[in-house]
Amino acid sequence: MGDEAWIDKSSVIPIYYQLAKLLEGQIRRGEFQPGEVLPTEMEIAARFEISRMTVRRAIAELVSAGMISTQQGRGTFVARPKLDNIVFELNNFNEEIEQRGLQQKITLVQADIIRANKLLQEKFEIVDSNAKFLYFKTVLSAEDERIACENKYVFYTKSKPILEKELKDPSLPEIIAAHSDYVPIGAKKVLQVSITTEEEAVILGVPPNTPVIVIEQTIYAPDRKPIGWGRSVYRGDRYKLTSYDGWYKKE
Amino acid sequence: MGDEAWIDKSSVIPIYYQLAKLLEGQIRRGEFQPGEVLPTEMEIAARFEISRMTVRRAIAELVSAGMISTQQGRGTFVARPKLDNIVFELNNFNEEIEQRGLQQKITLVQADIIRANKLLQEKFEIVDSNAKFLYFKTVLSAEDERIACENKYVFYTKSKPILEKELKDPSLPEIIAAHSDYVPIGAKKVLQVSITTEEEAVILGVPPNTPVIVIEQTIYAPDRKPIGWGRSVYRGDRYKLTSYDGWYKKE
DNA sequence: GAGTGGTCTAGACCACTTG
DNA sequence: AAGTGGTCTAGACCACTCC
Repeated sequence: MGDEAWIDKSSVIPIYYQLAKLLEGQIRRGEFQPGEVLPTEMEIAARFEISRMTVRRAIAELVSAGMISTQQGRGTFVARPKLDNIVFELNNFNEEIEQRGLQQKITLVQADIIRANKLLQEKFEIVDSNAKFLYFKTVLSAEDERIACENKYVFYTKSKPILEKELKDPSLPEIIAAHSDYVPIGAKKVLQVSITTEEEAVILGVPPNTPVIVIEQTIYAPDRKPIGWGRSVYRGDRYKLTSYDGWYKKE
Repeated sequence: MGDEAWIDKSSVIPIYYQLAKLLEGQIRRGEFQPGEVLPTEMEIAARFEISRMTVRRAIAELVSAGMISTQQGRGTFVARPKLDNIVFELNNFNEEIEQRGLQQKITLVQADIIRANKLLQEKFEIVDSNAKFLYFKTVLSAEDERIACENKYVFYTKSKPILEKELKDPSLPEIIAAHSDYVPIGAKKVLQVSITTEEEAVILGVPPNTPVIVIEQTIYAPDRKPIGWGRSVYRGDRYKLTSYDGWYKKE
């Protein structure tokens, strides 16, 4: 009742945003406990002298943030954080190292145009053994230590020159956009654990049978045909995936 | 101009939803290419004889789906799918097996109340060596093969009886909700690659030095104090994480 | 039947981009 | 200056829940 919290209608900050942050703060501070019901939309609208649609916009923000949930005919409730699901997200695995402030280097070992072999025929779901592919082999280093190696193949339809920029950090979707007539529209990635092959052990400079993270990725065109495939091997003792869930502040 | 597509205003399906699906289909079919501009909100509203706010609601759906983006003063554009970031999501790692239709069994090896040791003092950021913890040790099997083992610790504040349900599948957040006065509000998970310890090799019935996936998770209370910690070891040759990105149909 | 959230409208003003 | 998306309003009707 005697709350002090208010909203500045003349501010450049949208009202719905102010209200969302206000409610978020109240929930974080425990003024509303998980499972409790929030004031009705009409009450909030009257309380702050704003339109109900604006209140709904603020509520929608918190719903999509997973902090509250609505039930038609019943009310709006503070949610319990769902902590069971794990979400590992890495915007470009390689950038992780950079963000840690380490010196990173990408070395292009090989860049060729090759014909289909048995592996590529399988991965690209084709039978034509004359199909051509762009092939990139790179090694990633951090602090003068080799920590990952990558092999990437792109279905080759355009005869465009290879740009220097691509040699520096050949991201599969980027190469495809430049060297294929297809629009990349989907990706499948599989993370597995393995131990190094002999070749990989030599490249990474580690003993045989060292545990590694293997990520295979396939890029698909709108017709679901694979247009790019890659296999990346990361030293298991140098990489880890971290995931934060729940109501942590994101700022 | 001469499009046939229309919207059924008398349908029980909301107009904004119909419109969103309609636009989504047009984008998927390539009638609007990535980078192209969509009709303005006013045009769409006039075309379907609906309110601009309803159009905006439909557009908001597609924006949050990552299919389009808006720019104030410029227009609404078809987005290019972002395929560079990898998102591995697993709603309860253990359920994965079930969904594959395999016979799964969770065996509770040990359930105790224990005092803090050095490991727990570190993980729970405490110095009090008298603090008590609930301890669960479980082994997961599929098709009569042991594939994972888990150790879970919960800060013990309530003296509630342990329910049978918890013994079946002791999910860390669930145990905490039942046996602690804290409300779990955040979680941190770290995925790493390793090879089995001697003990783990025996438990899982694999040769020494088998590659495994190790996931450590910490559950936090609102005051950022750890209230639960667990370490799960999964056989590397039986688990993999798969991630789908882009504009795949989700239905 | 009263109260809740869900949808939709018609119109207003604004901030921003472009010519 | 014209056109775009961004915000906000006041009111309406609906589907649903609960008493």
